[in-house]
Amino acid sequence: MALSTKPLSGMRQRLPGEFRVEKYVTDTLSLCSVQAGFEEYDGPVVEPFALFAAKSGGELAGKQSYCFTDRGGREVILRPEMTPSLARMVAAQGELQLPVRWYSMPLCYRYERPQRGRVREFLQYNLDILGSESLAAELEVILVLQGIMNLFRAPASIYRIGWSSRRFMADALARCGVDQSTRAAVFSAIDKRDKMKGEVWTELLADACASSTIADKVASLVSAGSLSDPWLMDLMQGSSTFDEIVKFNGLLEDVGVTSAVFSPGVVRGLDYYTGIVFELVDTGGENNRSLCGGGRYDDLVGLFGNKKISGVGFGLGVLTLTLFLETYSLIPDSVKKAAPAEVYIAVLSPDEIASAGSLAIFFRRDGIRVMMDVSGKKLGKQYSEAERYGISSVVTVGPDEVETGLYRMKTLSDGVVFTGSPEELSRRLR
RNA sequence: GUGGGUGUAGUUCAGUUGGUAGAGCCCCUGAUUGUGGUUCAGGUGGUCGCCGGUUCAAGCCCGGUCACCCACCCCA
Repeated sequence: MALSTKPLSGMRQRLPGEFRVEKYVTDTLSLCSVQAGFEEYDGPVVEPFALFAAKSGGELAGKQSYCFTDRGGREVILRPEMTPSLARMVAAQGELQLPVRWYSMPLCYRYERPQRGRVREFLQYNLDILGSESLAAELEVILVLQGIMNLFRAPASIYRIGWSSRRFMADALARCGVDQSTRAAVFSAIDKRDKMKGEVWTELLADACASSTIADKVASLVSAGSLSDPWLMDLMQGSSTFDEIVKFNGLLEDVGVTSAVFSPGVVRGLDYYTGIVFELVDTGGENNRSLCGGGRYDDLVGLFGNKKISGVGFGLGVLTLTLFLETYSLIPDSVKKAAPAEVYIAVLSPDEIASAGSLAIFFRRDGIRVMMDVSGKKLGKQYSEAERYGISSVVTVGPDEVETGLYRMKTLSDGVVFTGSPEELSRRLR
């Protein structure tokens, strides 16, 4: 019985053309990180199940995970996200100079049904600062995020960075009369607002609040468009959590990050966020999921001992970002159609293979990317091969060339033929 | 886990009330035996997802099953 030609559902497999696009995206992300002084790290793909059970959130660690018992009887999991591993790595380093600014491009795994922008094995770019409690850390990571969008030439009109604060929302909800016991349900209801019709959502919210008067207040809170809203200022009088988001809003304005807007409806799913939270969404509606989610987590590093180290960072889906970029034609043609070489060496007959190889070595030493024919087909087919690859020049090696040391190089775009020694050809190619 | 859609050549798809399987593109060969693109002539390639049922006869009808896609849940 023949084996299936398909990979397991949702697992990555990249043909060169697809891989080139993904590489362009990840290279750009790395560049933005490095420009902001972030250093790359990596962690294990297989982790103890308990690492995620504690703080990641019920579904992520439970239903949506690849977990199994290994041969030593340990409950293990293929990491569904990176941040807990990062927290452990930082907690384990006794002499680490804080704060640290690290980034990573891990493969992560979630067992869910694949759909557009959601697969089971995916790259998730992560960028974090640990060991700083200053709002400057939040600002810095959002600046990197903004820098990423700028480098991809995404105009501000097609995306938005919505942000809020868990601390603030907990405080504000309490002031609205939401009981602590129903807070989680209310958060969950708030999170769903944009996905539902108005009346349905109102009903859901009233359900979660167990009171329509409280629900009305929560609805007003979530729809507050600005921090200077009189109703909001009245509600939050004397609140330090409100002061914090006003201060952060001021920082964003002063730096000129106009794509970041205060959005009380932003809650984020992961349980470990405690302070500022944010997400980046496509405003065009073509990709209705968030491309990126992040925030501050105060208690994650503390899980590994007595150290209290606060962190702030975000995860960004390479696949979701790529779909976003493709939707708006932001992947350059030069990436999509990149040729694998500058020159193709056509070999007339098996007698010239060694000479062609020597010529290839010569060009490669000069830093020129050279593809030597290995098909053994007729000369015309070799030219077609070069054409298919998008290679711009073809040098033919036959008995005449080997004897005289002069080679003919044809530029495929205009058909012009140049004849010369390897040195002359090389100079022309550079 | 829930709901909807689609499975026919490498690929994109057509296929009439059930009557022996089709097109474009791609690929291969030649015209052009040392030079690509355009053109022309020819050619390869399908257990119609799989299993069963109805029928003289099934790509088409019925039942089941699997796979993929989309949406929900959740999230990158």
